[in-house]
Amino acid sequence: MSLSSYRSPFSEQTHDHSLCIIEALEIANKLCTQRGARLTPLRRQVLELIWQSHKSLGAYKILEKLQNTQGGRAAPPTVYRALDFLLKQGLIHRIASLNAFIGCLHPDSPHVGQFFICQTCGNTAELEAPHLHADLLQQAHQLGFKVEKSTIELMGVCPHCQSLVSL
Amino acid sequence: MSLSSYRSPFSEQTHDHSLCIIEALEIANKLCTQRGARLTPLRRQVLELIWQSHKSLGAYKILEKLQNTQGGRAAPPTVYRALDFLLKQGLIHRIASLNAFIGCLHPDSPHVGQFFICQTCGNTAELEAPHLHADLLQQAHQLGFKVEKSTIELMGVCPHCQSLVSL
DNA sequence: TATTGTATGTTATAATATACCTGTTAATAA
DNA sequence: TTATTAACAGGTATATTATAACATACAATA
Repeated sequence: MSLSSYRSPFSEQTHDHSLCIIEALEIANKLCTQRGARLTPLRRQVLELIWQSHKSLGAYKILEKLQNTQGGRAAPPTVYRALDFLLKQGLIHRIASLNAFIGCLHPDSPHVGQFFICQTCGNTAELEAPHLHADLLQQAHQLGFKVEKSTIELMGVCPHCQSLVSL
Repeated sequence: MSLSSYRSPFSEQTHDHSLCIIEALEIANKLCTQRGARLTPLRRQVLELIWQSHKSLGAYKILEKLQNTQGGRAAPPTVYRALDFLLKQGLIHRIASLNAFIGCLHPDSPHVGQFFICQTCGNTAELEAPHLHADLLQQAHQLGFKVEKSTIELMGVCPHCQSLVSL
């Protein structure tokens, strides 16, 4: 169970993003049901807002969007609580270098998020690179270090934006 | 030219940290001279504060320490400007997941910072793992992604703190 | 020493995040 | 059904991190 309709955030023109959103929400529903976690309307709405694109979204942008649909009633803690829940359930990741949040592509399997973030368009691809993580863990092992959480974020320029620059 | 007296931040008991500080400042001096960059007293002082330990230090902690020695005159931009300079010169790194700063172990060679950060004691080891970075770049290449900056931060428990827990 | 660019000082404010307290809702037990 | 409890959400204030904007001082060099 993971996001099959997802192709690449770096070819936004060529994938039907509404499918990403629908799938992400369906998976979220299923996982929360399985786990006895409550995907309340608010939490679901925040998840949906985050999934509007493959760009990461700041907490205050989310707040703004919430207020636009709710009549100005939400406050920062409302957003952060929903984000905390979604993070705990593995439904989103936090991008530390941007203080922003992004939907997780395979929330069902515990994993390490590795991100390629385009500085130009903001689109962000989550990678699965188990051998890379294995390398890191091996390095850690050599140091005697017990890894509990990893942050791997590569900033750069996506292929699409590179092609635009060269025009 | 790199920090030879440095052994491991995870064995703080067994290394003479004053040597780390002295070396770091010497190297900073040399590099700045070579490059025609001005390591002013303020910038030097900030670098020295950061090098007080192998733990990363937040901007406002630095500010506080500056004020203690300057008579309360420094303001946030003072610190951030010094930090910007030190970052540009590669003399320090920013730890994105902690919003904090740490001295660089080999500021003379451009490289990618990879950090092991102990959640218990705060000590942080910078790794050189070129093949790991090469892996990442290869992945990026496959995606057609041009990497410009990378953030690799592993949170966990250092060997020293693990041994304490097991007592 | 006049000029110019770099560095610093100063004030205000933006942007991100959390503490704390209060009320509401949902699930379960009596 | 109602009472009880725990999870959830609202709301206010405030902490923490970072930058904008403008003024002044200093240093290099022409």
